[in-house]
Amino acid sequence: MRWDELDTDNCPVARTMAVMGDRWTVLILRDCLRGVSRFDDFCARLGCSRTTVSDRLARLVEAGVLETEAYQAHPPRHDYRLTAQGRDLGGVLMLMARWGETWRPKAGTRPLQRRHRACGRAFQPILVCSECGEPVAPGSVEYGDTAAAAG
Amino acid sequence: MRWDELDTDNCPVARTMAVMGDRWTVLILRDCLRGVSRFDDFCARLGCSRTTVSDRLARLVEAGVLETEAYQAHPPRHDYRLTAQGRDLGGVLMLMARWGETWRPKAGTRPLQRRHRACGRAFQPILVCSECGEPVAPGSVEYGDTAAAAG
DNA sequence: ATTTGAGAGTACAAAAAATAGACTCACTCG
DNA sequence: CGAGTGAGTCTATTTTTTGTACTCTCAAAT
Repeated sequence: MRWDELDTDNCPVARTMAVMGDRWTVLILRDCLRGVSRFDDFCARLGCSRTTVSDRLARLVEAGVLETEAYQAHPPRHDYRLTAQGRDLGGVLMLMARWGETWRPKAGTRPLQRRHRACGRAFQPILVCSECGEPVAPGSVEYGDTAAAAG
Repeated sequence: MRWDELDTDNCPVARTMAVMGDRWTVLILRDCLRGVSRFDDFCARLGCSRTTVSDRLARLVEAGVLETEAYQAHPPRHDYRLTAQGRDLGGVLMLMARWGETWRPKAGTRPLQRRHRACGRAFQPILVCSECGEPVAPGSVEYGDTAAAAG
């Protein structure tokens, strides 16, 4: 199975992976969420080749996660901006950041500061149940499409 | 930059990607969360080569996300089980599933059923702010380590 | 006792993708 | 005019990924 075959898969996780299932893609998205929008800035922060940045940005634009916005016409120049789809990936990224901070802590790194615009405070993302509002603990979820699950 | 260099990176997202930043790895994790635990079962569900399954399982065990548990001694056979680290990735996977259902819907697929053991109901995962308890809308987060952010 | 089959891999070579680093192109600024 | 900048593209090399076939250990069936 190749990359592009994944997106027709029955599983929504697989279809999401078809879009963001690559480390560079995820790191580009991370930078977008932090306000980076230009080619050379991505290159400078990522530490990977320009070819790779070019390829990933093009894929993300094609997938509708990013869009380009011209800021200068003559040598055509544009910013890469998140679409609604892209902003909605922010939650996934936040949880990934939290996992990394918890299980792969790094000495000398101050925890990442996130501020919730609605209340103005630095916060951590918490996953709660839409029905009872309580946090969803790891291991407290059962899936209906298979035998009793461990997740 | 190569795979294994990522895990020493300063960014917690990058360190997480060093562990789960590969489509097959994520799909294996997804299956683990749904209760799959044996080599051939992963092979059957994934549609990728046995080599790939073998490699990814070994990486996950080495990373401490999965562990093996013998269920038979003589031809040594074991289950692959999630560790606490692995179960904690469940949140990331749930949000990825939700993104896929929202933005890459597929006709004829019933939405994935998840049940919250604590309250017994089918639910959707919601990301809330640890400080005010309100949902964190896409685009309502500011990051402190860069200029004003779009995320 | 021999054959068949399951489970869990390995080995190996072919094919595909990713990478670094240099190069290009179209301007703009001094 | 020459240097600089932003955004790529080209190419050859390296790495990964993949498929297929093979191995190994045992249990069950014949």
